[in-house]
Order: sequence, then structure tokens, then C-alpha cells
Amino acid sequence: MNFESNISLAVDAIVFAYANSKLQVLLIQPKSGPFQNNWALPGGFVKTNEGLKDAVRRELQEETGIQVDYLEQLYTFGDQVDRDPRTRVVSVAYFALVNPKKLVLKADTDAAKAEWFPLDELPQLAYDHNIIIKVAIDRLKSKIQYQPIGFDLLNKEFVFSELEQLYMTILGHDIDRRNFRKKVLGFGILTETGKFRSEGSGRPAKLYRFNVSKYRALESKGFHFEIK
Amino acid sequence: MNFESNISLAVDAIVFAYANSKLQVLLIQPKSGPFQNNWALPGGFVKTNEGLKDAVRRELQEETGIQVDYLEQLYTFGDQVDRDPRTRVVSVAYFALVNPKKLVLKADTDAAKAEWFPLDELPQLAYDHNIIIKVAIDRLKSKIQYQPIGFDLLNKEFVFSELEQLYMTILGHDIDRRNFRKKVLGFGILTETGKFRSEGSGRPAKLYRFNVSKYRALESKGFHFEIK
DNA sequence: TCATTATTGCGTAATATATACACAAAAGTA
DNA sequence: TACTTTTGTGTATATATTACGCAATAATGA
Repeated sequence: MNFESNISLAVDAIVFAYANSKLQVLLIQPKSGPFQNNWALPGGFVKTNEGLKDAVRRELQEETGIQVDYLEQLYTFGDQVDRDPRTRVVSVAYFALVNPKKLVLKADTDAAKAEWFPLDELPQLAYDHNIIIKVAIDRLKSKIQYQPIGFDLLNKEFVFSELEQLYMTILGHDIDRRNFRKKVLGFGILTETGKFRSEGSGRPAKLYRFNVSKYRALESKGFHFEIK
Repeated sequence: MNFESNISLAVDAIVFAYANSKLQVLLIQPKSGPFQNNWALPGGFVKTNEGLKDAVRRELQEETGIQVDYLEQLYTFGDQVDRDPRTRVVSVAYFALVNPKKLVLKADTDAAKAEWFPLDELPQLAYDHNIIIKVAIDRLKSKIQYQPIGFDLLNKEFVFSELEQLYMTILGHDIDRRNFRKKVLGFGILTETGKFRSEGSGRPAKLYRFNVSKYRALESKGFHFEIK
């Protein structure tokens, strides 16, 4: 059996952040290749002795200096043989979330030019990356409804209106403040910090924290997170 | 940039069928390689100019002679560098369903030895295929709850008790016959054929058919299939 | 052929969940 | 100190889910 392959294996990362009531995607400016005028998802070829997830983490570090808060495999793009005009490349796309602190990109890495783009202002994208982003948005939209991953898009301590805004932005429909609060608090997975935050005018808001261990405990007892 | 790769790309298929109130998985006996004494998932290396899904279909045809009724990408296994003791192999696993007619495997293809195994009687498996199957079961379990893929495991014309049994088997808990029927019929995605089936003793049962176009129409109007 | 057994088909009441909706409290601002 | 902004809270209604028993139809065997 011959193990030589003419297929190159790459990974790409779709990193989402949340700022200004908008979802943001992290893009880089390719230094080389056929798409130097376009922006692209961070990513690159997998090394022979490197796990896929490790490859994503490495590329993200190298190209953007970012360490993500949530990372999961999204989909492997390899049905279209000419995705990359140079050679056959199959790409395993990963889906990542970061909290707002990561929005300021450090320039002190050997990072390529990297920037955040709001979803509704995406530039021309390289390869099939617009399709990949679409798939990632779908995943985010559906997963945020049955897994508590939204908290990874917020600061550790957050205010109810932020959580609510986040869900409205991602799901694309209004949410009743009272019912939302009632439901989420009813889960018993948030801890009051006792602190308040006062942003401009208006009554100061209670700061909450997502309680991972409580969530895990409830989950193992059959609790099922769900927000529609 | 150098495109040579030492990573081989494979596809594997987890094909489920439903028989004797049990889920069955399709396995093959490897002709070569380090696992000739074990059974393995059908699959093989992807050709340079072949889409991933095409590769799965080809391998399934070659190794088992089967054409599946439902096929979707499951997960790409590539975090463990030594999954295959011979060389680095990343495998894109696909998840497939077939109806009961396909349970009789044709011997007239150039198929390797292929057999159906009930999930609770799986033999020793090659590579990390037991893990892959576990992931596939999880997917089936969750997906059958929000997509009408269960019908792909039944004959075109089926009886309510079969559908109910299928769900009980996969979800692993009892279902109230009346509530189940009420709910599913309420969806409006089944068509009565007008025919009946009498299996042994007992009152003959109405034969139904899954109405794909009705489902699509409802879906586009916001209908959301869900069975817990 | 008639009683028995097995399986299907069906409705209603009780409970739980989701939705709709308005006003007071706490801060900043003019 | 009046006005604006934002947060925090409860109740009534509608909807969905669950629990539950009995008659109809066929095969089987005494």
C-alpha cells in the first residue's frame, strides 16, 4: 500500500467575538498565495505530527496572537476539489469564541495583519471562506440555543441586558426581558456577584457570573439548557 | 510554498440500519493492513481528484455494494496522531442510514466480506473505530430528535408501532403510544396510504408514508420537527 | 365457533411550560 | 428637582405536555 498523498490538509478557524451589539469575525491578510488582495480566515497546513486542534491553536497564535475561550470542530470542506486553485486542499474548519478582552489584538507577535470585522461588513474573502463563515454562523445560532456557549462571548462578570442583547443579536429576534431573565435565572447556573455595574444613566445592574460547576452538576442530573 | 504532505486522508462510513428492534452497523473485514483479525468500518483513502462525499460513496460501493439513503459528514478524526500505526491518517467520518431492504448484502459485487452487527454485539474493532461509532450513535440519538431522519431507517410504507419502536430503541426510553401518535400525526408530515398491514395476530395497522414535500413546505414556513 | 390473546386506534383531564404585558426603583442629566 | 434612562419584578392567559383506559379487529387454540 502506498501512503503518499497529493491532498494537502489544512485547518481554518472562524473566531467570533461580540462587540457593539454585533458579532465580529477575525480575519487575516494573507502574506502569500493567490489571494493576497483578499482577507482570509486564519489557518494553515497541518504538520505531520500535529493534532488537528493543536494545528488550529498554533496557527491562531502565529497569525493573530489570540488564544480562544471555546474551540470546536465545525466541518471539513473537501467536496469541491478546486477550493484552492493551487492544489487539492481539504480544510478542517474550527469554530471558536473569545471574550471581549481579546478584541484588542496584540501587535507584538509575529502575527500577520489581523483584524476584526463585523459580520455585516465583511470584506472580499479568499477561497470559499464566505461559505465557511456561513456554516459557522449557522452553528453558532443553533448551538447557542442548547449549550451555554454564549457566556464565552461575554466578560466573566456580565449584566443581564448584555446576555439578552447577545441572544437577540445572534438569534435575530426580540426577546422578552422578563421572561428571558425568569428562564435563565430559573436554570440556576448563574451566580450573583453582589456587585453592580452602572453604565451611564439608569439603574445600576447586578453583575452575574456563569457557574460552570453548577452547570456541569445539573447537566449530569439530566438538566438540559435551552433558549429559543 | 511546498504542498507535499505526509498526512493521508481517509474517509470512513458508519452505516446504520434498523432490524429486529435493534440498530445495526455495517462492518467489513479488512483484506490487508495491521488489523486483519478485526472488523472495521467501511472506508479508505480519498483520491486526489475526488470529493469527500464521493469517496465515501465509492468505498461503500466497492466494499459493501451498498447505496445509502441518508449521508452526512460526522466528524474528522485527526487529533490522535497515531490512530493508524502505519502512518499519519486523518479520517473524515460519515454517518449514513439505510432502509431495511438494504439489510441483505449482495455477494455479487467485488465487495470484501461485509456484515451487519447489532450495536450490542459489536466485535473487536480496528483503529479507533469504536470511538467513531460512539460519536455516530450520539449524533443519531440527537439528530433523530430534531430532523425526520428516522424514516430513512424504515420502509417507505410503515406502521406507527415501527416508528415508535425505532424511537424507543434509539432514545432508550419508553414512549407513550397515544401521545406519540398524536404528536407525530399533528405535524402533518405523514400520509395515510389507505392500506393496512396485518402482522400475526392483532388488529391490522394503517400504513403511513413520510411526505417529504409536505415536510419541506412546513419547514420553510417555520415548522420545527421535534420529538423527545 | 367461541373464548382468549395480541395489537391497533382513539379522547380527555391534569399539569407544566411559555407567553404577554406594566409599573416602580435607582441612577444620571439638565 | 423634574426628566430621562435603564433595571428589576409578578400575574394572568394560552399553549404544550403528560398521564391514563377501553373498544375494535384480527389470529389462535380449545
